[in-house]
Amino acid sequence: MANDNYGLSERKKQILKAIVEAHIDGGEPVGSKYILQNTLMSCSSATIRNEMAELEQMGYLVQPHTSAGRVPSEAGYRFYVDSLVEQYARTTHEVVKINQLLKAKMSEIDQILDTASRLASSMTNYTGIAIKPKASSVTMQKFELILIDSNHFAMVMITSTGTVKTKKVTVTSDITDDELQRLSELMNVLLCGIGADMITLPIIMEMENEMGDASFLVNPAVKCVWEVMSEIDGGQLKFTGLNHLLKYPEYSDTQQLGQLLGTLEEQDEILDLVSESLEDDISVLIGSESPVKVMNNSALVFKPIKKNGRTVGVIGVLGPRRMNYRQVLKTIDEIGGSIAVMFDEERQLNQGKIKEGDSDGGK
Amino acid sequence: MANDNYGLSERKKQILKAIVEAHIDGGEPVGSKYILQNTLMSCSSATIRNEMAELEQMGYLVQPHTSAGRVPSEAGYRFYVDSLVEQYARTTHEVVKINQLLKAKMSEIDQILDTASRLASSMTNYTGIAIKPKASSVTMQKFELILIDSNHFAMVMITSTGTVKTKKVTVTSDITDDELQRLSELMNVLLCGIGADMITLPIIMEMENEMGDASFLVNPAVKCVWEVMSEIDGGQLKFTGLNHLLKYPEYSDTQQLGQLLGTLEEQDEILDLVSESLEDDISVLIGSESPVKVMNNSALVFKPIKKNGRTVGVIGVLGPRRMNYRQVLKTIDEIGGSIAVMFDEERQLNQGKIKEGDSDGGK
DNA sequence: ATTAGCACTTGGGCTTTGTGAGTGCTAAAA
DNA sequence: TTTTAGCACTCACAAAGCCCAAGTGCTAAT
Repeated sequence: MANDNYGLSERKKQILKAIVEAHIDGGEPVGSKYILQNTLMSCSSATIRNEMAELEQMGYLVQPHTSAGRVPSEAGYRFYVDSLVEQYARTTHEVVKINQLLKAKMSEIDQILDTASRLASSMTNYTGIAIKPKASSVTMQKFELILIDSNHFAMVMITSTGTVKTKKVTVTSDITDDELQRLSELMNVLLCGIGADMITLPIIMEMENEMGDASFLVNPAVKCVWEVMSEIDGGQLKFTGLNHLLKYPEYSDTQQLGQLLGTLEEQDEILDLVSESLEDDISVLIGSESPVKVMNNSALVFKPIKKNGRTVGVIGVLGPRRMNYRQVLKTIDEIGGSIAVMFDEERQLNQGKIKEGDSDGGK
Repeated sequence: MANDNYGLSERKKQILKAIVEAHIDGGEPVGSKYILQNTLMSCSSATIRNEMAELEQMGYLVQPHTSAGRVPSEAGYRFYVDSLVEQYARTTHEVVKINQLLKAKMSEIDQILDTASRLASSMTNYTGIAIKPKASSVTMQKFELILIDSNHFAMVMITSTGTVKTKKVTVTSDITDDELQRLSELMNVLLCGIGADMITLPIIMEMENEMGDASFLVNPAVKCVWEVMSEIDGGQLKFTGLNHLLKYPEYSDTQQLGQLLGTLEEQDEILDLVSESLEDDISVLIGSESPVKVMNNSALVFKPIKKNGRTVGVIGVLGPRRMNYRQVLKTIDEIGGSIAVMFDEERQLNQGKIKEGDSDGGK
């Protein structure tokens, strides 16, 4: 993974890098002459041609057709990115801006992710993505039921991760505050701390028993809990700045673009894709490294957002394979970093509390 | 509005209709010969040509260039749609399917709209839209505060429309259940039934006064209420099935498509557009009838969703100007109808309750 | 090992030409 | 007066041909 030296001479590396970068902001095949002019190479175009021929043989470059310049192959990009990941340094001048924007909108994780993806999109000019990964095991921490009117009540659930979810429940018979209170207590005893798959018939029957006359409340309530749990488990995917894609000629093939958009809307494939290849730090997924055929000339850069060690979301960027990796990597890392800092501040706050409480001898 | 006879002879109408329909599913200019073959006209192509020339002069047809077939102009579509609106009949066989799908997902209005737009998109093969219009005046009906841990609490708000909103609030100092209870009571007294613009400094100061030691809770709480209120007021716009657009050649101009996507993501323009031209029943907005330049070769069909007389959302479809109006109108109407029925059932339920309660002499 | 020079390849942009669909008009038929 | 047949005319679009620039690979000289 961290192996950056594939046995390429320094000059080859230099040339490869130059080609990738040139192609990133031209979009067209790049020739030997161009490289000579735009880098400080101390050799002739012929030499570069020779090197390029070798690089092609090694699989890092591709010729669209004889007598065109070279284009980086997937392996070429991969090499470039890998060596880049170790290089790029966090530059701090933009961090302030990010922080401000994020703080203003901070609260629920959903919102943070959304803002972050928007931010990523506008800063990089590619399409931003925000993902809430499939969480395999949410449990409930606390229930609270609130009467709205005689046949509606609101159910507030606080999950193990601290997220708050609300649902409005409609029932056909009248309910009283008292009944609701009993149901609430019951749920807090029986349904807290267990996963969606643990809500079995015996539990439901016990609840109905306990509720006696008001047993008609149990079914809708439990169904609602179950819905919310699977909803949270489900994973979610959002895009921002789709229009950016259109700017790049690789997406001018309407046919293919349509397919891509379709895939994006399906969500599932992308979701799996990202969930699977999720590492601790920034990941770059180039072209057909992904099993999704449509993504062939695209690349996906993403980074998990962690909170107290748990991955609570993923933010990233989707763009053409020839995207400006340097900039994108930097941006995603910065945004991710800013969010981490935010979380950290919050945690320190909590820890401070706890310590304080400790030395005070408890509340 | 309901004037369907613009002084066109029966034959002209027939020809116009044939042209519109032919163009809808061909996408290309249609000529006199084609019409002759695909309709049961008892005249020659020459006659049709003459009629077409007249129709063109009257503004219903347009010639992309000399010696190409005719294409319906905006007015042509408008005529077609207007005469169609009075014709199309609700066919009921698909309604069942719609109902099932909607019922399964029914609960919050947001979800209903979302599902409806998805449904519209997949049934028509155009892009579905769901809009929550800007609601100028929400008020709160009830507050409930729930302690999560010593510096987080959840704030549950029930709005005047019955929607439930939740926010997690973080504060820097410790809070007790007792303090929270007091705050809750205070908010229920002071903040219920007033709009976002009525939350003024005097009120906040009074609250801080009443809370005494725990006045630090007031600011975050009020800010949170305010946020939710403006969020609800804001209006929202969601698209589904964008990929469908790509299927139609009018969107193959990448340049323009990009602009369109951009506009869609801005939301505001479209939101205003729809809000302004919102009538009680289905509306059709064709091309430059809208002030948004980008929409020139597009059309928007939408219908408000009402609940107890209030417009709570809009669903519709966005597609090329030459969309299949007959099908789209039918579909949107059906979906809208199904939702209305759902709401109605719910209302009848409530009314039944009330009556029952009445005859019982109240609880 | 590098370089200069040259012959060779090839896609894209340019004009040219041909073709077919479709029109408008006129004169004859109904 | 309305409809029809016939014909000349107009264009967009596709195919064909042509030229050019960019870029390569190879060879021979440095």
